[in-house]
Amino acid sequence: MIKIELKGGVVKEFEENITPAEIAKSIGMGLYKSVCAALIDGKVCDLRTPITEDTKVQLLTFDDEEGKKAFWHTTSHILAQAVKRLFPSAKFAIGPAIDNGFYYDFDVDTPFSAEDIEKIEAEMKNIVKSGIELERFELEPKKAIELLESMEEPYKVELASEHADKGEPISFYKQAEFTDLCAGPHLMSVSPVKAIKLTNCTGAYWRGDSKNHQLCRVYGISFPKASMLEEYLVMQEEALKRDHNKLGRELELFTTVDYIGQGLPIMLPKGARIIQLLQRFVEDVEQKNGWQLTKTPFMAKSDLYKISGHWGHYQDGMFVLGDEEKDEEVYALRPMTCPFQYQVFLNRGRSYRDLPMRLNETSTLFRNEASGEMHGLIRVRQFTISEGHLMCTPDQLEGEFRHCLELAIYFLKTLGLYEDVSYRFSQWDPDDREKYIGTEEQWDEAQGVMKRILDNLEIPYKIGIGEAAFYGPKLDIQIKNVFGKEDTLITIQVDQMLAERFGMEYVDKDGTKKNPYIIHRTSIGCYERTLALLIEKYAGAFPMWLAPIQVKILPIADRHFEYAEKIKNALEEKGMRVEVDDRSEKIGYKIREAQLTKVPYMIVVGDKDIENNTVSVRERKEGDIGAMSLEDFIARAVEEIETKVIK
RNA sequence: GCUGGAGUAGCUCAGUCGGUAGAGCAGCUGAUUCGUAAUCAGCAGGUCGCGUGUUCAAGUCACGUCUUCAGCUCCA
Repeated sequence: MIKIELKGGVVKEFEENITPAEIAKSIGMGLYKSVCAALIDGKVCDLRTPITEDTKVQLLTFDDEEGKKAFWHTTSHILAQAVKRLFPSAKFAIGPAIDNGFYYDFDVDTPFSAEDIEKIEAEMKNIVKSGIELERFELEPKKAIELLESMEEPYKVELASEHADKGEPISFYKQAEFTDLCAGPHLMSVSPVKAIKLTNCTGAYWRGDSKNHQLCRVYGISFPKASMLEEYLVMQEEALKRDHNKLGRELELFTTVDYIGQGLPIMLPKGARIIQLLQRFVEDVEQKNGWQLTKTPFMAKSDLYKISGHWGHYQDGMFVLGDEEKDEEVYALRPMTCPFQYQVFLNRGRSYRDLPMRLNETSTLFRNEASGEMHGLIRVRQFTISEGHLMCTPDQLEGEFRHCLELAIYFLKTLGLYEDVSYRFSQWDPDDREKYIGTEEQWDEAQGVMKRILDNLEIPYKIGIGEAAFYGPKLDIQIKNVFGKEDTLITIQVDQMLAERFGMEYVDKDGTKKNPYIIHRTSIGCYERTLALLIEKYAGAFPMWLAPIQVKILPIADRHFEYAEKIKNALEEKGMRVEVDDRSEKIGYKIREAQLTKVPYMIVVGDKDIENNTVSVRERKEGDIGAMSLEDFIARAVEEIETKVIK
């Protein structure tokens, strides 16, 4: 007998080799039916894992993150089984659970059509109805590879071969006629997968490498209850209504023009206003925090980029003007500000007394992104970033890094995005040396310094191998858009290579010359992308301090225009952005239109207001909040603007 | 760049088998002067993304190209 500690510290005795599935059954059939996986001594395990010693077991259901993953992973096997039945020649690659569902990659002659997907989904539902039990078995690596070869699954053979060296047995899962190489964990049977929806079918490269063959990836999601799927689909639909690319155009913040080109949005007056407000705010705060503004050129001769390494490592991403073969001088638009801002440091000899030197710039950059990569305002070819470079001594590095991070967090909090971000420590990939400059020792040192800083600051980060810049590791502050796709909003990077390349030195206290550490950082990221995320965050209803129009005055009849103008002037005197709707329309119509533009405040004025010397205020979310004196409204509005309150 | 969608009025969309393009909203004009989410009537609006081809005839078929959406790769 062994002792197993269950939920709530309850300890029960079981026969040796009992499995989590059997434990669940012993507690109740309801739990047995809903259990998806188990944590044994804190490790995620399959329900069929025999337990051999006293330990802690936590049973995971669909409500647990890892339970969901097992549920979705099993659904991906059902998908594969259905595909095998309908398209016997399909070859199978991988089919994991992801944050929001699952996918499976297939090698097929022609990608699945919408009709194919419908048929596959119908077959999946048949499989679920049949209630097939899943069986797990293990084979020695050699036998495993033989089996996969006999199944004519070249991708699976490749995967199994990589595991073979470890000498561990390789696990498979079998459900009726379908067997798949898989580490698990999985459900006991297909039955609990009551609601399935295949959501998308796209191309995806084998092993994520664009040099490899492109496979057909089918995405889907599943739930134990039909109502949960419905709820999910409604939520998705709601989320897509916030899509900045749609809303931003509807609210007349930006547009694009075919013959201008991809990734080159036109900021319309309202969008340009918001960006202007953000820029002024950022530049002012940076100035207060000891940053010195610079203005550097948008382009340079190729010579500059050869020193920085961009020419060798980033040329595909640059807009190059001229041809090295033919022209005496070749220029390129800048993809990054670094080598330009370094010239400020290099302007004269520097000593430790000049450090830290914090240089910021509202910097327009140009990157020749591949045509399929552009997306609304999130991924564009010309963008303006709150860029900055900070030169410091080794003992200033941690404090200055903290300063940069705190500044970024201050901006995130002010904009209301702080709760939505996650951190990624982006490191180099030692197996992909061509992508990076510097030696292994330099990378180890830079990453070691950065790790120490992050750990000291207790930043909860994920590690991203191969995500570093070509010159150094980064702390990327990540955010997801309405589609769940993650992008970098803010980045803070430690660089000890470019200073050497550019001959940047300072004279230290002891009279010796040293290369400074450089921190590359942005405080709020690039304005286009940040605006995109703000549109999605607020569904276009911006905090008042950022609203392009803050107050809309709605006179009830033409005879109230004069009073409306008077109020407008009073508000404008306080620096507010105000419009009067002086069309001969009914008040309901004017309110509807004002609401649709998401203006924070509407002021309705009519006979009563003139008589009582008041304004009738309507807030965009609360609705009519009644009549008040103009002074009271101004006090309320000014307070909201100055404190940058987010409603 | 790759895979798969899409492109018809400013916007949302309809357009059957290839037979000279249609609605709602927005716009303009007029009437209405109204108290918290759509007043009524009229008018105007289109080289069907662009190009080439097939055809007596192309929004519709074929090819090319541009833009755009999702995903992959890439990335602030």
